[in-house]
Amino acid sequence: MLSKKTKYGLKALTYIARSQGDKPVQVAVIAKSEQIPQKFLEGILLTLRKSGILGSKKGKHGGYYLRNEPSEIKMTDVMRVLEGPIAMVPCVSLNYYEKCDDCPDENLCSVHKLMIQVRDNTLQVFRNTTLADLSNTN
Amino acid sequence: MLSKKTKYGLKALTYIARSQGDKPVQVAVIAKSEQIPQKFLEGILLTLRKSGILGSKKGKHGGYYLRNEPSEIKMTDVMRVLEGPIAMVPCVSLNYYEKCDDCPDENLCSVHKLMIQVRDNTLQVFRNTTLADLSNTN
DNA sequence: TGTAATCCCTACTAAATTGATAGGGTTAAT
DNA sequence: ATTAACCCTATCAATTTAGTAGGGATTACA
Repeated sequence: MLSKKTKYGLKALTYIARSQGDKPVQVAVIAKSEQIPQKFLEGILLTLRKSGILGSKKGKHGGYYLRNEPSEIKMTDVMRVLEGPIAMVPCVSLNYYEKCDDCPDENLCSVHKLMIQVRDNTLQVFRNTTLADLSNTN
Repeated sequence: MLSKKTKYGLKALTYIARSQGDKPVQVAVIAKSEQIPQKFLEGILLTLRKSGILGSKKGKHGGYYLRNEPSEIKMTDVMRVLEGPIAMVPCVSLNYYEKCDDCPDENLCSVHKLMIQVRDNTLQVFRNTTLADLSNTN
């Protein structure tokens, strides 16, 4: 299941990408337009800023803006920040690898083999999709 | 994240597929061999039996057996029984479709479009993989 | 016929995660 | 100075997960 955090985060990024002028976009505006609890969204955008995907401007007339062109913002990065590891088991995670407690030899593990395939296919989607793809109104 | 339930279930199915004689396999044997808490595994195999993937024989010398050839048991079915919907959001689920509360028009939703792609890619893996693929010791 | 082995079923529980809310601190424009 | 905005921490209720407990029903076989 995709968490609300990720879903809201993706919607917010899309919103910001679509309203790209040189002015930052305020949390309140996004929250209202996308029907997201404002305080919850604040935390999400904060995470995205700390990860380097968003920049922010404080104080009056402040808000959030993209640090790169939408076409440069890959879903792999966004998903890892919002949802965590892309792999369904730690033992096939590229960025967060961890050995399983059970499983003496993961090369012989049937689950391992299957999950590598799932990971690769999902990764392929995320690598080939950018925020520009999400925000194009097709 | 893949749940322990699913992981254990897949391992157990693999184990049963590998020991396919005409004799049913006991929960205790699988639990010991695969390092799975026995009582927990009992519940999992029960679920698989109720879904029609496994059959069972009660009483002494009882146990579980596959209802079909491993090559006939598709991962789509197994995963749906163990893990639930394959889609990451209900609004792109083929078998458990549900509209989102937010999201006035899902055809315009950027998340929707992305998640359809993920679903299709994952589905492709599960459709092309059977228990036979998991249990082949390659 | 009795006993042991085995699946079957329900209920319970502790820990973790998720989705939020609360309350205020800090910064910047006017 | 005041106001509008981001920033940060703590807290909380609901849900899910992983597992345990306890026993019921069924079957093989001595």
